[in-house]
Amino acid sequence: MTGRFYVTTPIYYVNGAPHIGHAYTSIAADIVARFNRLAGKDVFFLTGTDEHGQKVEQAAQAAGEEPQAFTDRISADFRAVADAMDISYDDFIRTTDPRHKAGAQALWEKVAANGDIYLGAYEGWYALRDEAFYGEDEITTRADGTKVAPSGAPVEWMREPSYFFRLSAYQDRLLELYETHPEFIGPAGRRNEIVSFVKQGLRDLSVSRTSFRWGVPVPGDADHVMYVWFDALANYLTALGYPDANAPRMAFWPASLHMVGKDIARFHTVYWPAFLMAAGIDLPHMVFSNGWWTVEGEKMSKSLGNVIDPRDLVAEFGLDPVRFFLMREVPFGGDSDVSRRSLINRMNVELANDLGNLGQRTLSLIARNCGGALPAQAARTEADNHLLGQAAILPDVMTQQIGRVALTDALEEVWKLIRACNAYIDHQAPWALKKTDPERMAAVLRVLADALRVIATVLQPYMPGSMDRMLTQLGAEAGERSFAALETPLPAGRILPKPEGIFPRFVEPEIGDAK
RNA sequence: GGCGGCGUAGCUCAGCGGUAGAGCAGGGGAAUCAUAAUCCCUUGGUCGGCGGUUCAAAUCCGUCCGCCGCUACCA
Repeated sequence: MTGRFYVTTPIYYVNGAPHIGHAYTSIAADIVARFNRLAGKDVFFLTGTDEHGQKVEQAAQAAGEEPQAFTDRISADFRAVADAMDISYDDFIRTTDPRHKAGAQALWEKVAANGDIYLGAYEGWYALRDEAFYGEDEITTRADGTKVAPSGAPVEWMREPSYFFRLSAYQDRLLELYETHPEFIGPAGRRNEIVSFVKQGLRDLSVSRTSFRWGVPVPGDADHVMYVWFDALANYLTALGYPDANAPRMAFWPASLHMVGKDIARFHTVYWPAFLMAAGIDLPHMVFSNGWWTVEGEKMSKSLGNVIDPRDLVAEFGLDPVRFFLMREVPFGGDSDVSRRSLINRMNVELANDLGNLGQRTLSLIARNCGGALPAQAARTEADNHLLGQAAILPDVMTQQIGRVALTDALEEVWKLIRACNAYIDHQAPWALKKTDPERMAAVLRVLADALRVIATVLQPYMPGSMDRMLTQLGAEAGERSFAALETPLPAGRILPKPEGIFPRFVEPEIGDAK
């Protein structure tokens, strides 16, 4: 069951510093990428940064830097976070890359050639002071009749020449897409919102600006630069070498999965497929949007000063516990809260107690009673078969769940097996068999080692570093860690390294005041 | 305002027509291989309120209350 799999994160806007939300989306995409590699797929995993627009231009100015120098710096910071979180991306695209600019322009020309881009005028309430347009609902009228933006800046009705994309022409085709491919938008709740949005009727979309220069020039009209979405969304194609149909990476198109934050779900499920239809390009298979994180019950915001840099969490708790926590805490797709208490609790209960301790007790029994070598498989009891049967179907069960991006549910399946292993070892009591029936003891420990191997194998995408260590301790060599390799038992007698704890309990360094 | 979702044990949630479930937290017990970890048993809910359909409703319908999401150019 091989094949290609192309998964993307959003390209992150370099307007602000990377925070836990960015890391969350990237980790989710990383898990899907790693899981598909384990399943034998040829995977291409893309991440990157979105670097154009007026806000960046202004932020650079505020920082006293040239836009390019500014974006170089912030983009590098996003890349550093991706590396710190062990995101296994194959390429990092920047919208300031020459390859991207050329590709975005090619896409524009293709859509224009199809007759879906025309010159018009963008109108709206404009605040000169903010250099920004505001929506009707954001404008308040003062007692003296003047209209002002939320910032308090006076606004006036402005017209700016702009190219438009004929989005209105795609309403029916988009609805048909949602109808015939319900899996295109995930999770399901998000799909309902998008469908009702499109049913309300679509207006043409302004896709260029003349009010700032920091962007991709519109082909054939140097007065305009592309406005955010046409530029940004194109990255998923330009990274593959578009418009060169013969570029080796183009074989990965169409994308299997665009992982996005819920704030940009609409752009990926309405604008993007419409652009692609206009360009005669195949559509991605799925756009899955995740929710927001709150911190200790409060919304993350600069003004509250509670914005979390994921690197700080990693520094204190370690990378894999953080990756695990973010995927485990709540059903993927919804909003959730990160708090010290919940993080430490997950870490100690599920990683240290359930999984870490299971590995440690099993491996130290083998080390002490089996000469430190992997025991042979032996005749199995009903209990053995039950446990191993549960383990054997785990990769398939998880494949189903990862396929619908049910990343939390997939983890729950693993933990069912871990709990079953803890019950099994207690009921079998190999430490007692040691005196009464050493052969059976060895058989029991081998059953546990085999179950643990499955557990560690399927958890690799979630916790690559820790599971690498666990597999090493279980005697699984580099070529013995894929789903396919699970078909072949490890040879009996293989010498195992000395067991070492993988998930230490987290103890608060100091007694702090609760809450 | 319109559309949609949610409201089930102290907490986070699953169940979505047939005598209320899981994990965590709480209580009791067992064991002692292990990271004082584990295992077994257990307390606990009139499934938001009120009506209706049905032999039977967390589960379907109506209504009310309370939260939340979406409602286009803001990532």
